[in-house]
Amino acid sequence: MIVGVLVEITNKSVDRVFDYLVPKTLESFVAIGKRVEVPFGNRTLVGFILEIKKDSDVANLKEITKVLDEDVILTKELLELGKYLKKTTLASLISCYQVMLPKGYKASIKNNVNKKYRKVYYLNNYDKKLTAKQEEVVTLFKDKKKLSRKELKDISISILNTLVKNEVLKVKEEEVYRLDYETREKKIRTLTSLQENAVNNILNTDKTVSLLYGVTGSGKTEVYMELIARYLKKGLKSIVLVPEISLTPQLIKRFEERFGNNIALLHSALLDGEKYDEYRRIVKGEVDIVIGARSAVFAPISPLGLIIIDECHSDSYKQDNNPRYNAKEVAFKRAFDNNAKVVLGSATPMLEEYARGLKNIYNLVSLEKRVNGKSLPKVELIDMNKEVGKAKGHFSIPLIDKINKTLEQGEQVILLLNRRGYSSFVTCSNCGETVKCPNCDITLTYHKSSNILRCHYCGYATKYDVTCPKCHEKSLKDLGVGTEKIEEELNKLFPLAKVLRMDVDTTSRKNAHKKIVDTFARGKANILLGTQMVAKGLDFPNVTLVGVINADTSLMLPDFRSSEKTFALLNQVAGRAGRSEKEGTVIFQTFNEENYAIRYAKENDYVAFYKEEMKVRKLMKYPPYYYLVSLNISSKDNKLALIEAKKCEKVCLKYLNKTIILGPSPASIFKKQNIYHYQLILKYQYQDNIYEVLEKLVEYYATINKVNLDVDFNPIHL
DNA sequence: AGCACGCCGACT
DNA sequence: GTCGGCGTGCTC
Repeated sequence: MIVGVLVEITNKSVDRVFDYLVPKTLESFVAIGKRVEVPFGNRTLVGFILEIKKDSDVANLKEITKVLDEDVILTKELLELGKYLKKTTLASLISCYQVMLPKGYKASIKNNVNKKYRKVYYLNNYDKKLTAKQEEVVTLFKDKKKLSRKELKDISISILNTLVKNEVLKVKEEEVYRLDYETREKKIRTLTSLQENAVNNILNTDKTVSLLYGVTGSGKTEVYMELIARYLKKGLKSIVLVPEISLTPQLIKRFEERFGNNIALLHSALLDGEKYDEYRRIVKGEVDIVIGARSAVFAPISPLGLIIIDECHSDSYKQDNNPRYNAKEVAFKRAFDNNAKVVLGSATPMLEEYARGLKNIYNLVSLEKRVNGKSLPKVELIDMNKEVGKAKGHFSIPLIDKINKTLEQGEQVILLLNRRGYSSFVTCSNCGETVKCPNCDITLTYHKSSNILRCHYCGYATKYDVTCPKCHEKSLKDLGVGTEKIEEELNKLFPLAKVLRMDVDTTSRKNAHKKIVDTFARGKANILLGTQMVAKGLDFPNVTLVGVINADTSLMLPDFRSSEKTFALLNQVAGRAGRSEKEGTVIFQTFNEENYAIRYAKENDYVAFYKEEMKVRKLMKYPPYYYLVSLNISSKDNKLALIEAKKCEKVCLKYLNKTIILGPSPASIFKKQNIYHYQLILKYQYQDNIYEVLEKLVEYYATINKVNLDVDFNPIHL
């Protein structure tokens, strides 16, 4: 017996099947989709069995040394999905398989994630006389078949050992899951008639994809849960995708209240071992619902009935390194193959999605009222140009007044500033030099609490010193603003208020995020200040004021989606106010009062924004009117990178005759970790051969060591 | 990816 | 002479 094995190395030159002999003793354990240990060159690797065959063209085959799995890891569907990913992203096949699996299930020789075992004791029939202590142990078994060591923790181990030796007890090692699954009381809320209609509409459509367009607070989560319950009744399982950032304890709690332990959670806050256990529950068919971020779309549940993608406009569904897949497209593919349905949910869908809704490619379902019957909170725009000289730090007088009033009423405030750190850059007031990362072409951000300048791209850090690295005058000044500086200003302006800061820097430790949210929810703080994280999925009834310090930050990014992103962010954060009985107020501070993204966000008018932005997209030949591909050509050698980028341009010009080709130009981050990047942008409406042509290019650069070509289909940002 | 192999310069 | 630089090629 011979097996074709795809080994763990992520390199184009070995991204193919290698044949191995299977020793007679292992033959019965071998199956397609299992992992095996194989000799490869002079080392030992792990790979997936992709083929089983009788003979091979290779003369001297080596033998596999171990079969690592009892159960198949790459199921038939996952094997197919991997091939689909390779075809649509042009990434290596092995990386496509690895990306679908949690750490403990990947092919990897250094894999320290494992099953956890626990000693479990069983009571045998016995006829021995027991000592008093032993008798005590036996009585503990009166209505239990087995007891774990934990349940017997008050009993000395030597007593147990003696009982085992005398065959009164039998001991076994049993697998356990690391997470506790306390059963909760189930709560089912009744749906409003609007929610009920949405559910029925989605169940009855013959379209594969439904777009649930629902304003913030309209109760999309209840609709999701009801849909899942209805599918469960039919014996069909569901996957729920949420952006990592909104995979909050609040959301999880609501699902657990409804479905108890019938859920597996896959998110980054879990330890490797915990994630492994959750995945194993899925593999064993012990759960009907999977909730997780992007990669949960690959969860091997069967039969699959429904995939829900919450906050479907979120860019987190696109993976930003290889394989650059989009979980939404994978969901469509899986739904199509399994005759299942996809529900996209958002208050601010991507333009592509809403356009397809209007064109009736997706079934468009609207939820336009909040469940509490309240209208959406009023938004007030503050023109910061008029506040110059009056404002205190970054706070306008009206915002300060509103915060004071809110605090006096014992209510809570959420403040958004979409930039972490203390200041966004450090400039010399003498020579004008801006301090940049030595490895990347990026300004360094000042973090005051640690007195460090940090590169947000590569993590480079250096001590902050007022001496300019160029002119050596002591005249460096920090400009721009981050959450850290706002926190400082808040403490000065509102000395009595307790402020919580939530950004990457305060939430990197495990459970830090949950702690902050809990503290705020319990009313132990008055103001929650943070980056985008405060905008998503949080539900605090006592929050009546939402303030955006600078509504323009995301507008200034050199990205064709910057308006869309600004609108979505402002809309979302505004939705955090007034979620219960109390009316909410929202304040946006801006220097661009006339900008349409900000104006329509103030009016909470998605449709008007959509129409306006569609005009821009049409004019500029951007999605949804055109497809985009971004080619990134990089090398340690700047000149070589440019030469090769021009070569790519020539190939595209020759073979892609219906495509607009822009560039090559230096990429948005020209130098990153000492590697130079050039970019080509392709825009097209119909270009049948684009995958073929680009695949050839990728294959060519796979053989060239010094240059790398990275292709990104339908990039989220340019 | 990693590692051997091999072909050039500069050291006890 | 030989130690070690890293460019090239191979792994069933």
